[in-house]
Amino acid sequence: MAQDPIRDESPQDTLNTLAEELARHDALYHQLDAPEIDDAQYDALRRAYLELAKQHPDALPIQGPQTRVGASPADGFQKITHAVPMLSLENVFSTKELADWVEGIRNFLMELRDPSIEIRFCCEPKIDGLSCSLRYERGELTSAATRGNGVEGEDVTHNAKTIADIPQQLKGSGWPDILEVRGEVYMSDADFLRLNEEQDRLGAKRFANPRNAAAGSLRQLDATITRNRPLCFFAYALGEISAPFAKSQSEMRLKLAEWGFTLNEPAQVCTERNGSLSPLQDFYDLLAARRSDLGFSIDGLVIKVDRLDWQLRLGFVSRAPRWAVAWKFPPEQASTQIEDIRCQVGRTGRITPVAYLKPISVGGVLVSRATLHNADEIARKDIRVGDSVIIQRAGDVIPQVVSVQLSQRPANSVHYLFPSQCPACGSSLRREEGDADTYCPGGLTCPAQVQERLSYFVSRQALDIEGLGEKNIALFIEKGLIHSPVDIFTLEARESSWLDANGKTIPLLKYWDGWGPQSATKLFDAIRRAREPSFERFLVALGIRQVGEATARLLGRHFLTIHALLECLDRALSGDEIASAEFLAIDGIGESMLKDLLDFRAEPHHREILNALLNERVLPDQVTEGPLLRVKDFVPPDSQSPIAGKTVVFTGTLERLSRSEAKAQAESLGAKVAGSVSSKTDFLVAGPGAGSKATKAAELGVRVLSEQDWIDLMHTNPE
DNA sequence: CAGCCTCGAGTTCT
DNA sequence: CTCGAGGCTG
Repeated sequence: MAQDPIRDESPQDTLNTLAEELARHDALYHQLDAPEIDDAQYDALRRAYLELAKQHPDALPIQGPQTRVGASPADGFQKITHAVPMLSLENVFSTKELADWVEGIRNFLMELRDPSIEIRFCCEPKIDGLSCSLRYERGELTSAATRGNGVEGEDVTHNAKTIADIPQQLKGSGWPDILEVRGEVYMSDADFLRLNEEQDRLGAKRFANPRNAAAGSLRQLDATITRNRPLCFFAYALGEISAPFAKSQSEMRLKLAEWGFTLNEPAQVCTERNGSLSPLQDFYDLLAARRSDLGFSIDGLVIKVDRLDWQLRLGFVSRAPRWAVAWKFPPEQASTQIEDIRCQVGRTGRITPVAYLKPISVGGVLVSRATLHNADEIARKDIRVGDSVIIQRAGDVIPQVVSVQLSQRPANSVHYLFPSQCPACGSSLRREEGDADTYCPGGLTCPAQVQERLSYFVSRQALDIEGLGEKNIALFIEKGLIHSPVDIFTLEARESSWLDANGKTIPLLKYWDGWGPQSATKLFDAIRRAREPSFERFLVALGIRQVGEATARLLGRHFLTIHALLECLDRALSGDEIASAEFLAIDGIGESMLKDLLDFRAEPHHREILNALLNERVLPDQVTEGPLLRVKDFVPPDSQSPIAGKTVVFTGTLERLSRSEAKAQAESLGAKVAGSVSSKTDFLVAGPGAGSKATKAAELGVRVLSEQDWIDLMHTNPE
């Protein structure tokens, strides 16, 4: 049905007509499940539309498919900030670890310290796909986002709309006005095999495993590609909801099914009491046995506290909920040989030995290298070149050497001798007493360190200069065009007078092999954009030891400008105790970090680099809010609560709340929990057996509450 | 001073 | 993702 655009119609009319047609076929396909045209015809129609849209970008219909296709910026996806952060799960690998986790829950919720009280757990298979958050407003799908870093994900709405398992309009009734449903996008084993056959036929690259195929398919800028990929979706959790509609995980599942979602099966509610984990163990065994005939890949099971009120009270630790855990199957292992062990030099000079392996497939991915961490690790496992070793992928990602198969060791094998000289610069390596790592002292005289530092300077968490990756940094260094960070920014201005080591003229970038006018312009544009980094990125880029994203943010929040930070450092260097104290007063900065900051500032070479950058007008911004990465910061404490901003101390035996729950609850209401009573303390919550703290509170005139008073206070609504 | 939690650094492959 | 180390808490 690929009609030629009708010539005497204006492009705008044609685009409108095509857009309407596409919308109609989308609806037929997804909502009514009754397509009138096949996929090839649909594709042709879409291509005709896109082709014309490209020629007449100003004539695009406002409601046209471009809002779903090709509307994203050329360099990738739009970002979506999650209303409720998407967390990851803590893993356990044994019944022992599972028992510890259950015990932790019983300790946190006071009334569950009686082991005869049963806890119901909702258990589901853990699908190997990628998590996705779907937002429904008044029953209509409005956006879809990947997990990303948990706080900010990629907008894949246009792709989600092509997945049959994802309802565009909720069925039934009774859903809240705002409903965020979270689940897993995945590909079945059969579809994965079929897709790879198709890829072969098209001469395209095969996917290594269903997970990668699903990820690759969802992360397509062109939704017509996603539409032709057989993706599925399981719902398993909620994000933001405007009103509660269930009391338990299992009840929530039933509602979601009613509203048109597919659930992951088999799922089961398992009960634990008196320490007996056998119902959970039985379900684990059942899934392990059925693993190969489920039709999709799973890597374990997810166990959730079924009661939602308990989930709410249990809350989160770090990036994972306390109320759920992933019980993982043992990772797949494989055996291969170590062909060589070579040492890499990192930007800090740290030497990392890496095993080069005879390539082997582990968990669907070809592995050819594995880190050996350090000399002790090699000695402990007595790893030698030529050995047969067992490899597994830790957390299904990073390959690791589990053990050596000694029975297969060649007769002539010798211990691995850790190098005494840097493989890059030849300096004698150093290892401090009690330190696990070996370092090259070469610093800026070591070419490997210079290159790694420059790579770090432009890397994603630092200045994030697109198009200037490891390979191109190496290239510019090799041509002698970049020696220090500031050279990156003068690169373009110097372009017409580039000289090589022999004084011979180097041609303009666009004439280099593999480069053209487009890629050259793109690179220079990216460099220009990097002249105004955020405070945090700029500080990270400097590569001060122990100063990464979080610490940079901490310093930024306190000092606001680079100049204020440098000024305070300079004062501290000249012996000003008040300046040092200012650093140590920042929550999270201690002696050791201060020392590294001072060492950095005292080094003349670092001063030069910093001055050169500032002179070249690479100017970091004042601190702005920016994306917060800590979940703790993400969920704003309830500032309406009567205890918001107050400092509380707990003492004695609490009978209804556990210490940890009392603390977590107080913090979520905006209070600060301190360890000892001082003049800053607003409340002392004293249970039976309170001792010196109660005395001190009386002396200072601090208000003393019983546990019951405290609970009442927390449930008071301010008027 | 021990036992948390958090952070940084280095890691693999697509 | 994992490791080790720093910093805070009790």
